[in-house]
Order: sequence, then structure tokens, then C-alpha cells
Amino acid sequence: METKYRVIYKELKQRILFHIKKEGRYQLPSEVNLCKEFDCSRMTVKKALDLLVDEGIIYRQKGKGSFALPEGKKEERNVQEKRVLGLSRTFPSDQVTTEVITFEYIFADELLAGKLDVRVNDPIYNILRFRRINGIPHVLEHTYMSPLVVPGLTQEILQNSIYEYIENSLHLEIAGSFKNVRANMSSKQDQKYLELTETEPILEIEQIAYLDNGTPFEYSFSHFRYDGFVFSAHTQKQRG
Amino acid sequence: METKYRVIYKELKQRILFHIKKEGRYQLPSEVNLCKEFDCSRMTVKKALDLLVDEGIIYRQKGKGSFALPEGKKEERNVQEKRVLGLSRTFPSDQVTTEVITFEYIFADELLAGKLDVRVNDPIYNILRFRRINGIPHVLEHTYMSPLVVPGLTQEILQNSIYEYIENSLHLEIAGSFKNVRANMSSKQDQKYLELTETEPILEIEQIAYLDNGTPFEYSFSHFRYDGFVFSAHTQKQRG
DNA sequence: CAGTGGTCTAGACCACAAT
DNA sequence: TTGTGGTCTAGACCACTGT
Repeated sequence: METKYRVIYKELKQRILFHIKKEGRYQLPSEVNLCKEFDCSRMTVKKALDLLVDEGIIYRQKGKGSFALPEGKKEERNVQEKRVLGLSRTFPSDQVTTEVITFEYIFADELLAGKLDVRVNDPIYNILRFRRINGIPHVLEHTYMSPLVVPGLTQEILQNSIYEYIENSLHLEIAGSFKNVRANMSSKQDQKYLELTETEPILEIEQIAYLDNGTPFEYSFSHFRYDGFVFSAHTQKQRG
Repeated sequence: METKYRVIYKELKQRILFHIKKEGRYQLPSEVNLCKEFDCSRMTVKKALDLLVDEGIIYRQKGKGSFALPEGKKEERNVQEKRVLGLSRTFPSDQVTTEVITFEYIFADELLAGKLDVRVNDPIYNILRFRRINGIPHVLEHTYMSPLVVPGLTQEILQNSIYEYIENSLHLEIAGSFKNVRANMSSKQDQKYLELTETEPILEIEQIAYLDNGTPFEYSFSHFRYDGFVFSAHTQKQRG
């Protein structure tokens, strides 16, 4: 069931994006008026507005009201949003092609065992994939997964979307991830696949992704072409 | 006043970090039990737990309970957390030294006017600062601010913390920011200040930061040494 | 003063998990 | 069936903003 606060959230988001394009600034109706309009309690309206605050779409001020944040901020090509999607789902309208370079089992060492929450010497998928978007070299992904958590991986799945497989075939729920983002010099391997010169760098994202039962299912290093990728984030003061 | 849910949040955070060190896994008391313990309603407990979920400290499962996420994930030196602090406040125990390279007014062009929400040709602070942490070259910060929003900047303020000045002297409330993170080759200027060779890259963070009234007050480009900085983020499926 | 958002209560019903 | 978290209600009091 679609929850009530998500319905309100979506409706308000539509409305904001429409008004912001037309007039620039936009003040939302007060919470009590939204209650009347959507025939619900104030807590429900507040929850919907909280989502909009999290996304950086509105801000709220005690005694004044809720307002749309001036736009014209983000919007760049090849932006990784703050969600946990695979590459295939981040660029649904583009053509993502995947070359599987390595697909094998290795023994978990101390580090991998710690990150993936398995025992040392347990089997681990060691996956190296090279991916293009619309034919343009984009990313070299080095992924470690435990077959205990994500069983039945095949070459074919790797060629498409692992995330899709995890959610649609295994019916596991991907809940979130920790990311560390760095710049680094490109290795010989990076240069070969991403078609970089020796002086051109890469953007590295180290990620641990976990399921809704808290189990980490992926530990990965993604090396992006420096000119083809931006990591985007909206951050705010903690509510409270 | 410290809110009740923040008190609960802090207490639970303490407890989790303690137990996680001792025993690894940790299941929190149920929401109703937490209600009894802290003598409050369930909504208040839930709000406290929401904060912990946002930070990636716990996860929750319908029908099961709330659990601490296995640790051993983040922890690196020189991590920029997902908050809006200046450099001085990100490394409070370290020695941050700042060299002001440029401090002048310029005319707002189309781009700056759009980002800072002022008119074209309005005056804009053009600030270039070079900062070391414990004597080690760290970041070259190119900052644009509107004197209409942040009046009275001086060389001395720049040498310390702009953010401190904004919050403590101007009594403005910093609410959040949009960040774009990229890797890039270092410019001659980057190489000079950050002591990089021609082949060494930088991590660039483009940022628009805004106040709690929605006004953008800063548009900046920070160039970090590639080996001295990691941008860290926790992301999760949208609640709902 | 009236209007706003922030916090908080004491319930309720639901879906889901474990037994 | 019991216990869990997710949603939702219909109020309440507060702090802050504007007039």
C-alpha cells in the first residue's frame, strides 16, 4: 500500500517543481491547511514535509512557513544520486554495456572477512567489470560479494544488473550503503580500460552496501573516469 | 532546550557504541519498552531511532526489532562528515593554519548571480585560501560570498573560521548544502600550494551552502590533496 | 494578537515475524 | 497468539514571527 504521507509528498513535490519553474519562489500552504486539504492529521503532513527537507527541496521556519529552496543548484550529467542503485538503474534511458573481466572465487582475507561479515577463508566472489555508457568508457568496478548472502551469481547476471537480481530474483531488500569517495592517480589497468593517459586521475568510490537485515552484501571499489562522473550529495544540519 | 528525543538519541547512541565494542551484535529494547524506560510516547522514541537510522548506526525490521549495524566500516583519517562544518570545526583538535591568497570584490557574472541568488554585477567576495592541517598542505579553497548576506568579512575572520563568524557573530543559522564531488588533474596553482607533482590529482568539492531562511550564502570550490582527504557518506533507501 | 512550525501525548489499527 | 515496528489520529503546549 502506498502510504498517505508518500502520496502527499509526491503531490507537493510536483506542485513545487511546477511553481518554481513558473514564479521562482514558492511558499507552501501551512501545515494545518495541508491537513484540511489532504484530510489527515498534522503528523502525517509533517512526515511528508520531512521527506522534502531531506531532499533539499524545501526548508521550514518556525513562525513563518515552509518554502521551496531556490533551484538552479544541481543538474549535471552523470550524477550519482544519494540512493543505492546500480549503474543500470542510475541511467535507465542510456545504454549500459558491461564487460566481465574477472569472475572467480577467492579466499576471504582478514579485511574482506571483516567488511563482509564472514569468516576468514570463506569463499568470496571476486568480480571485475568494465562498463560503458552509450559506448563511452565510464567505470571499472571491483566487487566482492559473499555467495552465502548473494548465491547463484552467473556471468549473465553480471552482464546485466546485480542489484536487479538481488531485489527481483532473490527478493532481498537493499537498505543502504556507506561510501568513501577519493581522487587517485590511475593505475595501468585504469588507463587501459577507461582510456586515460598516465596523468589523468580517477574518482574512486569505496562502498559497503547492506540489506535491510543489516547484512553487508557488497564491498566494492569503483574507479570512474574523472571527467565523466560527479558524486552528488545534499547534507543538512541534523533535525533537532 | 534539549528535546526529549535528542536525549534518548544520545543515550541510545552511547549504549550502542558501548555494546558493539563488547559483544559485536546488539538488539535494542523494543519501542514500547523504550517508552516505559524514558517515560514518553512511542512517537518520541521513534523519532530518536530515526536519527540513528539516518546515521547508519541501526536498522529496523518490522516484526523483529531494532539492531545495531555491524561496525568496522568507516574510520579513516581526514574524513569529511556529512555535516556542514567549516574546516576549523571538522578538525577541532588539529592545528589548522590558513593563508589568505586573495580577498577582493568582484562583479557577479551570470553564473555567480544564479548560484548566490543575487543580481548580475552585484559585488561578490572573491576569496582564495590555502589551508594546512598540522603543517601538511591540505586544501585550496576558492569561495564566493555575497556581502549582502555575509557582511563585514575581514582578513582576520578569513584567517580563522568563516562559519564560526556567520553563526556566532552574525547569528545566522547554517542549514545545509549541496555538494558535487569530482576528481580532476591539478592545475599549476594546485601543484604550487598543495605541493603536488604534475601527475598528481586533486579531489574537488563544489558546494552551495544555504542558511535556514533558504538564502545561499556560499558558492565554493575546494581542491583537496588526493591523498589527504576522503569524502564520506551514508545513504539509504528513502523511508516509506 | 493570530498564525506558523516543533515537540509530545495516548491512544489506534495494520503488517510482519516468531512461536 | 504474542510481540515487533510502520502508520495514523486528534488533540495539546510551546517558541517564534508578523501585525
